[in-house]
Amino acid sequence: MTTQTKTRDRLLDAAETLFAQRGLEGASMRSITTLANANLAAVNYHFGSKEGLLRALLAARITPINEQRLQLLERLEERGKLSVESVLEAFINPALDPNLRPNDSFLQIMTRIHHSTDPVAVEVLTAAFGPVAERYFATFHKLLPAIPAPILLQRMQFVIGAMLHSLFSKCAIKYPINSTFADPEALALTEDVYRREFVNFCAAGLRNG
Amino acid sequence: MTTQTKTRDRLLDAAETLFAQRGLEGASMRSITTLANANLAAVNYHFGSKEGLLRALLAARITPINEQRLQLLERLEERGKLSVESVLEAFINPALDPNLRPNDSFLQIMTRIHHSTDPVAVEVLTAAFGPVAERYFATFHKLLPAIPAPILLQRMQFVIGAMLHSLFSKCAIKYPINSTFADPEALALTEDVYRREFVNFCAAGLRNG
DNA sequence: CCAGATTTCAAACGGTCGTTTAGAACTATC
DNA sequence: GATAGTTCTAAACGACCGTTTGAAATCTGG
Repeated sequence: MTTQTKTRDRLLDAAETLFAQRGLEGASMRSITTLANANLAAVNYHFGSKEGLLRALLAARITPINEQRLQLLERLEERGKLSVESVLEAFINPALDPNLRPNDSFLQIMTRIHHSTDPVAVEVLTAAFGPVAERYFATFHKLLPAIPAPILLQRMQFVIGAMLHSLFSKCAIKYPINSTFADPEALALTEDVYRREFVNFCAAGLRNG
Repeated sequence: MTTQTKTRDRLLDAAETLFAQRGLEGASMRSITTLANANLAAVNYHFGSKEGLLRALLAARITPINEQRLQLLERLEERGKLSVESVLEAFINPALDPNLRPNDSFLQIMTRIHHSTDPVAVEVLTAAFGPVAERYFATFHKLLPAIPAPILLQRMQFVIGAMLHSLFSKCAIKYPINSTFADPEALALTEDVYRREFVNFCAAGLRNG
C-alpha cells in the first residue's frame, strides 16, 4: 500500500515536516525517507544529496512567496495605492497564502533559516530575499522620506523580526504567557485579526518609532 | 602552552561560540573540546553530557538576564516610573548589558533556541522566560487597559520578535539590503541609537497597533 | 615528601550519519 | 512481448557522533 503521490513530492513534504521539527542537521536522511515511505537512497537519486533536497525545498517554497511580494508591490504602484499599510500587507500576505504555503511547517523553517548560519540556507535566503528587501526598503523610503536611511533600515529589521517570530509562534511553540489566561480559545486570533494587528503595529512603529 | 582559565570555563566559552555558529546539533563534542584546548572526555567529566553542557551554558547566561529584567521592573514600580517606554527599556537593556552577556555569540544562541524545538532548549527557555513574560504582560496590561488581552499578547509577540531578530542581525548576518548603500559605516547605529529605536518602535506599535 | 582526591588523557565502544553501488522492478515505446 | 530508460531496493562504505573506561598526570592537605 503506497501513497499515490510521486516519491519526489513525498520526499519534499517529509523534508519540510522534519526540517521544521528537528532542524536542518537534526533531520536525517533515514527519518526523511522513512516518513516519505521511500528508500534511503531516494533522496540521493532525486536530489543528488541532502543539500540538494534542502535547496529544492527552499526554492519550491520561498521563491513563489517572494515573487508574489514583488508582484503585489508592483500592482500597488501601478494603481497609485501605495501606503505604509498597503505595503506591509503586500509583505505579510504571501507568507499566509495557502496556495503558496502548503503547510505550517514551512513557516517554522523560514524562521529557523533566517536565524541560522548554515551556508546553504544563507545563500538561498540572500538570493531570494535580498531583492525583496531592497525593493521594499526603497518603497518605504519614498513613503517616509523624513526618516534617515539607517534608521529606516533598523525599523525594517524590527518589522521582519515581528513577522518571523509571530508566524513561528502562531503555529509552533505556545509561549508560557498563554497559560496566564483561563480560556485559551479566547486567545486564538483569527488570521484576519492577526494580519490587521501586524500591519497596524508595524505601521505605527515605522512612522512614529 | 595552555590557557590560564579553567577547563570548565573554556568549555562553556567554546560551546557558546560553536552553538551560535553551527547550532545545537551542528556543534560536536570534538569541535567544542578542540576549540577549548581540552580533551574529548572533558565535557562528560565536567558536565556529564552534551545536554548537561547546554543546560549549564543556558543557565549561566539566560538566568542573570531574566532576573535583571524582573529586578528593573520592580524598581520602576517602586519608584512610580512605570511607562510603556521605561518598561520596554527594562526588557531590552539586560540583553545588551556586557556584564551579563560576555560575547555576541550568546545573542545568536538566544535567537536560535527561541525558534528551535529542541526539548532541552524549550524546557530551559520556558522556565527562565515564562515568569518574565507573564510579569511584563501584566505590567503592559495595566499601562494599556484599553487593549484587550489577546490583542496585547499578540503585540508582545511582535515586540519579542523585533528584539530577537534585531539583536541577531546586529551581530550576525548582514542583510543584503545593506549593500544598497555605498557607505556601510553610515549604517552602523550606535547601541544607544539602537536602544532608542527599539523602544520607540515598540512603544508606538503597542499603543497604536 | 607523601597519600588521596581531582583532573586530564589516549583509546576504544556501539551507533548513526550521508553517500555509493549494482542489480531488481517498473514503465513506456515500438 | 522484447527493449531501453527510469525508478526503486537492499546492502555496504567510511566518517563522525556522544559516551565510556582505566590509567596517567596533576593538584592538595598533612
